[in-house]
Amino acid sequence: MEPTGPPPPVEHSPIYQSLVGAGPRLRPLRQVHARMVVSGLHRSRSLLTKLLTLVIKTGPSGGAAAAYAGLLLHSVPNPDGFLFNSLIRVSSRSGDPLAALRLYRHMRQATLARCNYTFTSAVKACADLAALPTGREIHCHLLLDGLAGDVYVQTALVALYGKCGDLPAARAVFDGMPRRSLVTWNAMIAAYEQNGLAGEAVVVFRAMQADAAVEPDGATMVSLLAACAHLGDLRLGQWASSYIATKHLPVGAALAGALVSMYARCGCVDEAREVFDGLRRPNVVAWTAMISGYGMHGRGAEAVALFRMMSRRGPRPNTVTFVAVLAACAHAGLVVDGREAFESMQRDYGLLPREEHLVCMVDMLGRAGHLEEAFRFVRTAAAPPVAGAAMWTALVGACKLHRRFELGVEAAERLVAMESENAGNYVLLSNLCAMAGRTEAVEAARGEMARRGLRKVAGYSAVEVGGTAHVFRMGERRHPQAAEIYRFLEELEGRMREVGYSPETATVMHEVEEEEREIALRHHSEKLAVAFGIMSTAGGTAVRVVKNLRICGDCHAAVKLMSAVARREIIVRDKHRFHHFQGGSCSCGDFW
DNA sequence: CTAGGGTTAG
Repeated sequence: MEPTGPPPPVEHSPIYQSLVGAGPRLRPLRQVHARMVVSGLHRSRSLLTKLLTLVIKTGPSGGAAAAYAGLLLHSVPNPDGFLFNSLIRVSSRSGDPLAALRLYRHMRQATLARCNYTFTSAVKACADLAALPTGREIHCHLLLDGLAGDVYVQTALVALYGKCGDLPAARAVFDGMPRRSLVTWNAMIAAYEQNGLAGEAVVVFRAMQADAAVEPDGATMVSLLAACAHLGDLRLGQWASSYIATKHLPVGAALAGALVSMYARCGCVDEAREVFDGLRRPNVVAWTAMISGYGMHGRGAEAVALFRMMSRRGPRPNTVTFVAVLAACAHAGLVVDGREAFESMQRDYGLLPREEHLVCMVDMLGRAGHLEEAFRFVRTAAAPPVAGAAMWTALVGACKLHRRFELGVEAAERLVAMESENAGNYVLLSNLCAMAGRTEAVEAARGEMARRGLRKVAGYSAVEVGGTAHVFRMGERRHPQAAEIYRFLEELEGRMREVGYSPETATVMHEVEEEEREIALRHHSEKLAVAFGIMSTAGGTAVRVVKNLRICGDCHAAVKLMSAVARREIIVRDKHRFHHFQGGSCSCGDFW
């Protein structure tokens, strides 16, 4: 029988129908592929294309789909740009951004036409790799291809530069956009937030609210809540909370974690717990946020209890979880629990301790007064590849706390030797020398610092009252109401000491037996509550305080104070993250 | 027929 007319469309062939029937599922597709090979149809361009698009649709599957799709691509004669675009996308989605970039380069070599789809995926692959030079190169390519005006591409660029920490570049792309989508705004807000510029993130969010073309969604709220958490801005955090409720935004894992973290960091630990308890299956982030929330409010026992619960019937803890647990133990003096967690981390979870875990251990041992053990710990752990400067900084802090100034000088000298270009280390050393009464060494440290042309980076705290920022720099009292404010803070400290709270009592508490510890802690908390009761009347002046939590001598007290302030719905703004964390560049005592 | 944004620590 002679064929009449054009050949029947491939869509009617049984094997094509089998492909469609298989759907975007890898296994069935492979079976149909096998049949194609058997029946000699494995070179059919249209069938292969259909197969490939279906494989791409299967989404991430541990890279299997990407590998398979790559294989198929090579059997398609003259694959077109569309297939490449899809493949680049599926590669980066299945966690192989390097493969995505290889495909992108192959595409250029083969002079296949690139389009906006190509670049959004290629730029995203760079973002996933945090590959700034490659990202810049591709940015150049897309400029040459005349695709720099596409909103999708531009948004991907904002995200890329954000992820790589090049905020000026992110902002330049953002500012150059005549039209911005919801995702663009979200990318810009996230870029600031992820780089420690939470205040800027909020500023951009405000600008976004003025853009009638977009309406904030869940992703906006995730970044906004993170910013609130870092700023201690309970007010705005609560607003975001009710926005989520009003707009019926689905509370997925990311929003849940951000909410728990916001409440915890803003001082509403119990509120955070309520959110946490309302989650159907909290993920590792939510658990970690909750544990750290307890820890930063000195509720170490609850942090440890929650961690134990997590180990029994929660998701697998990760390295961040262990930082939270260890920091909680350090702040609450729970040395036994801290040691146990540190060992469990390696033994039960196969996680190698990173420098931050070691720092927590040193901090914990040091605060608890086990200085010799802390020194031993540092000497054994501080071998390459762990540099250990941060551990020595923690040791210096512990020596100061326990007034072991000679030992502190030793640690600070070590620190200076390790990081001789860090101005903060010289300041630390000279302070320690002064405390140890070694006047000539003070001069030597300052002289060496000057000789190297290093300048002291002044730490500062900022407070915000009614939308105005008030800045307090180390060693200066320029604020017009400085006298009043410092009098208030001194009074606060005095009252706290009066009811028994001081770094020293915290230290004594570390020494009590384990069974007594809980009682001691509870007692301790009651005293604190009294102290804060006093504050709540004195705080009528609505002073808004920010503590430098990282470097100050007594994080525990600072966080307690901060949370008390936050509970009174006072905005606490932590500008600390705007600055370089130069170990010890500002010492304790800026507020008390 | 394909594309861009999100959470946890110190």
